[in-house]
Amino acid sequence: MPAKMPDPPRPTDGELEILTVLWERGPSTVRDVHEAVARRKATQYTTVLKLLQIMAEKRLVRRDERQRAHVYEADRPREWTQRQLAGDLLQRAFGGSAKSLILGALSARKASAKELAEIRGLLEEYAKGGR
Amino acid sequence: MPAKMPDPPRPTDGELEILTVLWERGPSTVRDVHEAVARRKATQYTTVLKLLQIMAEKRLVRRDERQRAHVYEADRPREWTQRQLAGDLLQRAFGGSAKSLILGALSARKASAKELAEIRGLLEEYAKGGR
DNA sequence: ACGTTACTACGAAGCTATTCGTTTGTCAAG
DNA sequence: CTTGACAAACGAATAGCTTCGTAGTAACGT
Repeated sequence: MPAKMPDPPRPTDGELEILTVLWERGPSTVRDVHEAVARRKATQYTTVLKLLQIMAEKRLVRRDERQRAHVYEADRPREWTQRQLAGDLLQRAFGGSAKSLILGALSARKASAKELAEIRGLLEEYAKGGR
Repeated sequence: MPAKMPDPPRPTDGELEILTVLWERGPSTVRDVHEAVARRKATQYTTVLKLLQIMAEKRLVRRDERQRAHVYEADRPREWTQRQLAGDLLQRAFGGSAKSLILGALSARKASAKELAEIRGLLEEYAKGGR
């Protein structure tokens, strides 16, 4: 039975960028991650490497060292981390009011009619299933 | 005509706690802020003072020095900052998908039936007025 | 076998955030 | 005028984040 690990800490901005790559690509080498990151932002290879090493220490990613080029993978699925981040901001900046957070999100970036419809569908689900 | 200031930077965790106090209390002295903060978390007076001074440099707060005990006030209204923070997280962690952010927020902290109803009302408004 | 390439590991520098002790200044009460 | 209370300012220590150069090492082609 594996030891129960505490939740990993909230990722920093740089770490989150890397996690995004890993979520999209799945298990990846440093080179893979670096290529994806460098497309958005001038960055040295070793910078990405170092970040991934730190993230492994923090348990944000897992590392497979069986190949010479180590393979990194996000330790938590995207949805889990997104839930943490949303919940964290909800508490820190919105006093726990989901309504305020949603209002903030919508006013920050106008959603399309299509997206609004999807969101309303989502709430239907919640009102029903959530009891 | 006042010079146009660039937007203030994203507040850190500690800064956000102080902003929360200022939003609730309105213009306050360091002593006021310290008392409010210390209720939640053991903190020295000078720590709060220093943070407020840094926040003034960053333009997160304005300072009125006319009294011996300077009076600090949030530079931006709560809603403005909340919109920034929500938009920032939306981009950084949710790829701009408001739907995902809302899903994250709701799964992080179950909303009450009453709150869900309010949120649905909010979406009504948006679907209608937003056009 | 040997040089070149592709990795990881290490360490350090620069910056920001956080915390708090100490100093300095102001004001008012005695 | 001296003292005590209260305030801002300053400086320093620590920790975390970010970046990258350099060194070491394994594998690969010829």
